[in-house]
Amino acid sequence: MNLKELARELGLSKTTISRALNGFPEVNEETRVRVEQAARKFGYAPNTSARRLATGRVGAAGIVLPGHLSDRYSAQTVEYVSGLAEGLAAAKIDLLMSPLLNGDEMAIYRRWISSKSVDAVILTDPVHSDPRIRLFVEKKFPFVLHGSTDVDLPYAWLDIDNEDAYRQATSYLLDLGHKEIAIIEGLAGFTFTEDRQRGYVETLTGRGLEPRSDFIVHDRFTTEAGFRATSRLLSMSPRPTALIVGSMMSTVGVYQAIRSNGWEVGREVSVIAHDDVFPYLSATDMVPVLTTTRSSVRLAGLKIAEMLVSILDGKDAPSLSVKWPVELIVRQSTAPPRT
Amino acid sequence: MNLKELARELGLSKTTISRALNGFPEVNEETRVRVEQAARKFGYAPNTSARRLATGRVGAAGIVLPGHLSDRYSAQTVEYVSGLAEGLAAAKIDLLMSPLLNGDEMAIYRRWISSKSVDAVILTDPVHSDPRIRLFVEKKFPFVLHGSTDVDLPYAWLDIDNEDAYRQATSYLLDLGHKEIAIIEGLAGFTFTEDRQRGYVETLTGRGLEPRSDFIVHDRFTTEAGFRATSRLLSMSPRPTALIVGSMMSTVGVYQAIRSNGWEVGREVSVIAHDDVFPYLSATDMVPVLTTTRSSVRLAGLKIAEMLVSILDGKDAPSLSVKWPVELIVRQSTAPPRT
DNA sequence: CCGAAATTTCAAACCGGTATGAATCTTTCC
DNA sequence: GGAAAGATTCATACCGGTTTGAAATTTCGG
Repeated sequence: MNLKELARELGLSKTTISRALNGFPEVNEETRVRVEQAARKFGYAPNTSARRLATGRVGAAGIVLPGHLSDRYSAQTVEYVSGLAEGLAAAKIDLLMSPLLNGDEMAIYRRWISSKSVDAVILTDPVHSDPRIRLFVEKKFPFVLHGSTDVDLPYAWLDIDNEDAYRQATSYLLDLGHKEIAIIEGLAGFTFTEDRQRGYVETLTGRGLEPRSDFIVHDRFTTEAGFRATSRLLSMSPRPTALIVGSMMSTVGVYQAIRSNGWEVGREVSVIAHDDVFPYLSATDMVPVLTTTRSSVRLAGLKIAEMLVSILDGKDAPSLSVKWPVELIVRQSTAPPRT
Repeated sequence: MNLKELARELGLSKTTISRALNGFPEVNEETRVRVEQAARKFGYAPNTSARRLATGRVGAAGIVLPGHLSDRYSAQTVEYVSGLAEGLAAAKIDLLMSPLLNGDEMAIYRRWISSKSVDAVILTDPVHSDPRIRLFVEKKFPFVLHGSTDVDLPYAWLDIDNEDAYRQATSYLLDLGHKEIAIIEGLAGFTFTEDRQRGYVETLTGRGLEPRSDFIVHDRFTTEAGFRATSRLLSMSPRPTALIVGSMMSTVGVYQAIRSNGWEVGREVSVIAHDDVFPYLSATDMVPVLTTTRSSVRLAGLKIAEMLVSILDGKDAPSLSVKWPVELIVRQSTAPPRT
């Protein structure tokens, strides 16, 4: 059932039907009711492609799924994406995903732009002077960045205060008396990794301590990497008495490694992790319950969706940018170092 | 830059350009080269909406993201979805996701069908006599089901042999000498849950043992649920000496609970888990390394994408259906019960 | 009761591609 | 040399909506 058929059925013109269903004011109330009933009766819904072509609005936002390589988000992607999808759905915007098959991320974006496949895109995991930003700014194509960069162009972004999170975590451990603190962080190159590292390093130097480069680990956020890094760190001497871990997934491996060393978390080794808040892996189910810096990645997705909708509504993009604070939640995986 | 402009630029008709770019045989090779060069030079890509409208093919498959409630897949969804997306991308098909906001999943499908928003859909997590199947079969709308049902209609599905997986796991534990075996499974109602439970129950009764209903736990696949269930089970008397756990996420909680009880996995309590194979949470990083029934959910997604493409190419859907075997991989979390 | 204004409806153009059948240009062959 | 066959190209009709500007109808004031 298409518009023309429905029009014939009702003895009205396509125009009137279209307006009736789209809530235009210039249509008789009685007619509108009649049209709506008929539409429901015949199960009519406007053809998406046709409407898109006519309006020039696609009603979809695109996101490129990080491939196997950069799996920073693999564990948290669901949460993030479903936050995004939820926020976009509220504005009747679909979420189109494209996997990164052979590494040509820029090519995907270029195609999306020139073929008008999406109205806007969402970028994640920026690196320093991320080339994607320039592309979209130059093409004047709407987008929001999850994270932040040092690119000197006007655009919209949302980031959490990674630097401050690590400053808080490091300070807290120092206050407990720890001197040997290691961090198990994400892959080098990403700004979030560097922001966190800066928070850690500057807090140490601010207290007159010299950061040790072998106490800084960069790896993927997997249980395996967490396990491996921890095993290695604990075999050093002097060994770290406290660890700051960049993700909950790594932390599962960290806990296992500490235990397999015959030690106990919160006694021989203190642990603070950054928690993106997953429904399926909670800091309070760890034994002992885990001290975290917490920030919900789902809420970030939701907020980014709202920002995108604002931008599509014509709001000024750069002025929407925000940096969210992160809170340190002290639980039982942290304690003064044992002497 | 659109087709008409490019045509004027080249002094050719729209038809010729369209055919040149789409690889039709009746266009002069020299012309084709010229067109392709111009298209590249001007960055021309056909407008997606227009092409969709003209061809009647959308080039997108839809999937409804399970909401907060049914989070069976939350941890594995990324893997599954990126497998899907990868398989579909190979056939230039986009993946459109819609979150389940207020529970009207059927309404989303109905709208997709009548508005031709997608060419096909992917269904997951079926329940008994799942109403979605009938909808799509009746509307003759292409789809593939991940899982299986007892609906007596012809359609395409892919499932893993859950029943056999649990039969293998149960048998193995019985062979080791365990008599008190509990299972920590997914939410009741889903066929995968019931298939697994059947494999477990029938194996027990086949060996002359009476299944205990209080040794069968149904809950969400989260560390929290795993932790809670295990704590409760271990406080019973007689307590189970072995656990079969439905997901890796739950298993993280299970391990924690066993440890917080002062016990050791693979000594006081044996554990077998079903592993969907996540890059970020591996059975071999658990301490002790975890015995599993293994089946990659990413590969399942990939295969389902291929099935969908075949169906869109006109292949007979029902004949594509497959049930994948599951292999038991014995590691160190299982041992004879201690007497 | 008539003309003007307001309300409601309509025919046709348009969005930007693809597909059809005809038109034009080449080549082949008797 | 000219007709037939083959190779290219083209004008035009779609696809199914939205939008514009005009037409038809109703309402209202004097």
